[in-house]
Formats: sequence, C-alpha cells, structure tokens
Amino acid sequence: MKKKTRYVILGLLRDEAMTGYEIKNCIDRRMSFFWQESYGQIYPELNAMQNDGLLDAREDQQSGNRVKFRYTITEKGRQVFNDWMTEECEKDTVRSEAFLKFFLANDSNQADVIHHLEKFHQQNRERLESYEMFMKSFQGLEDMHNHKYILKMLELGIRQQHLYCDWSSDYIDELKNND
Amino acid sequence: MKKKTRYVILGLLRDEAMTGYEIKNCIDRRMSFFWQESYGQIYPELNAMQNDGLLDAREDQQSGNRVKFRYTITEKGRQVFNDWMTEECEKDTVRSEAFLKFFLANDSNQADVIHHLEKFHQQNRERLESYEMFMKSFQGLEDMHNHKYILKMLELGIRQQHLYCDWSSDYIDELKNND
DNA sequence: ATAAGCATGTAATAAGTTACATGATTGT
DNA sequence: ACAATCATGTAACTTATTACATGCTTAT
Repeated sequence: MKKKTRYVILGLLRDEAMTGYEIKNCIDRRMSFFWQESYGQIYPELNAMQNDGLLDAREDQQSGNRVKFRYTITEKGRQVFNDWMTEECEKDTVRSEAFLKFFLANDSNQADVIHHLEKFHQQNRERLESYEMFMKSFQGLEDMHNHKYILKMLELGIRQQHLYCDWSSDYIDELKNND
Repeated sequence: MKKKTRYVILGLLRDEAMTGYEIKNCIDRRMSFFWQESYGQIYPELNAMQNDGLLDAREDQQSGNRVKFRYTITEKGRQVFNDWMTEECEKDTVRSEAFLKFFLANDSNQADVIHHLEKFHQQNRERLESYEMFMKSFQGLEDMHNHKYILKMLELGIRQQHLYCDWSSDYIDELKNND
C-alpha cells in the first residue's frame, strides 16, 4: 500500500492546528483499530509537506533552545486532501498475530490458544472502554453534526470490539468445558 | 512487526504438503481478513526454511525443464511452530484506507464517502459469501473436530463481515436520506 | 527531586510490494 | 489456438519500525 501519512496529517489538521507529537497521539488513541503511524514517518513527512506548501508551521518558542512546531493546513493542503478523498481505496493490509495463531492451531496448542484468547479478550475490553469514553466525550456537544463521520466510525469500532469480546469469551468457555 | 512468514507456512504444512503457489492461494482465499503474504516473501522464505531444516522438498518433475516443489514439514519445523505458538502475540498492524477516509471525512466529502461506502459494502458482501462457502465446505465432513480452530475463526470472520455489511448499508441510507 | 509526559528528529535496519522474467498445464 | 491458471523466482524499490539522541514542562 502506498503511504498515506500525508493524508492522515492533512485530515487531522483540517479541524485544528497540531504538533507532530499530538498527531501521533491522536492516531494512537482514536484510530488504532484501523490505522497506525510512527514518529519515523510523521516527522520527516511534516517537513516534506511544509516543503510542498501543504502546511504552515507556527514556531512556539519554548524556554531554552528547544522549539516546538504547531502546524496549520494551507489551501493547497485542503486541495490535496480532497483529491485523495475522491480516489479509489486500496485494499486493506491487516496482520493479526493472534488471529493467525487462532487459525493455525490444533489440539496440541489448546493451552496456548486459551492463554492468547484471554489476553485478546482483555485487550479488546480495554479498547472497547476507551472507545466508549471517547464516544461519551462527544455527548452534549453543540456541534455534534460536525463530528458525524467520526461518530459513525466510533460506532463501528465499538460494535467490532463487542463482537471480539463476545466471541473470545464464548470461545474460552467452550475450550475450558471440553476437558 | 517481526515477519511471521515462516510460521504461516509451517502452520499450513502441518496438515498437508503444499507448493509455494498453493500456500499463497490458501492465504489469499481463507486468511485474507487477518493476514497477507506476497510471493516475494514466500519463495525466498521457503528456501531459507529448507536450509534451516524446517522443511523437506519433494521435487515434482514436470515435462520440460520446469520443476515444481511440494514441501513437507520436518520434526524440527513442528518444534519451531509450537515454540512460536507459546510466544506472546505482538500488536496488530492494520491499515484500512476506507476506514481512514470514513474517519477523516466532513460534509464536503459526503459524495465520496457514499461512493466508498458502496464499494466497501459490495466487497464485504462478496467476502462474506466466500467465507460462507468455505464454511459449508466443512459441513458433513467426518473429521470436523480437526477443523475446530479454523471453524471458530471462520465464524468470527462471518460475523465481522455481517457487521461491516449492516453498518455500511445503514450508513448509506442515513447519508442519502439526509439530503 | 523526580517521574511521566511533551517534543523533535535521524540513521540503521527490517519488512513488504511490485515489476519483471520464464514457462507448463488445463479447459474451452 | 487461446485464455486462464499453475508455478517459481529475483531485483529494485518503497514502506515502516526501532533505537538512539536530546532536552523541556508539569504534577507530585
């Protein structure tokens, strides 16, 4: 898959100016169930995008000789984002080691499968809770309409987490009662 | 994520001897919702694994000067696979361009979102059908028990596809009725 | 004071895709 | 005859992760 780092950045900056660190954080906290980016992708890309005129950087001088950059999207940046929105989507790339193990297991691996299922269940419950908190943070907001698209994705994320939790918890019971 | 190519291969070869081409095919048809591998990963890895004594190759001489290799797992290969089964799972890596667009959209992209949702719905319906066919191919088999683990994953895959289809179809209706 | 989190960046390494090259077999 | 699918492999390229380096700010 072609790298999409610049579109994620552009998409997030449409709403508010952000630093590279905040961008990374936002992706990790809110988008982790369908996307990830590392600092090694984000920081060089921010510089390249500024170079291409897609972003403006506001330099926040902190005390000492350290600098902090808060980026804003330019008109050209909005254009590039909207052009990408129009393009066809490439196929997903997914790699889940847990699913791989679940799929390839046989009876000789039952104990390992139960262990991985328990971990899987716990992680998905935690993620579910964090999505529900994020969802609640929207409740009561005036400009709910502006967040319609995020909310719809969040709804899907929550339903997916429910599915994963239910499935793994039933599966654990089945395997344990089989002995 | 560390590459897992050898474990996928090992896992598939535990059940039956396969060629590299068949391995790729199997991953594409049955495991695509949580895993993918390309020929550029599979063929070099098969040679490395043979070198490491994890596989034996049976050379199927075809007419002409072409050769075809059917691989079998060795005892050492089974050991390596079982050791991996015991290891903790790394975090998933997922990249879905469609989800990214759904999440980052706003009203100015509504038409694009509807288009991508329709494509998304269609692709997921097709995938659902192919999983249901694969599921049916197990029905009536004597050794159902041996496929318990695959069936459980298939069940999850089918439920996930249902969720994606239902969600996207509702979402399309919502967006269309909003005009 | 000190730990956790905020903040930016690069270089080395690893992983993964794609295009290319080749040719056999099977079904229509 | 022709197309689709079976079949193997490599080289060039792109993408992504990780470890390292540095130092500020905020809350306890």
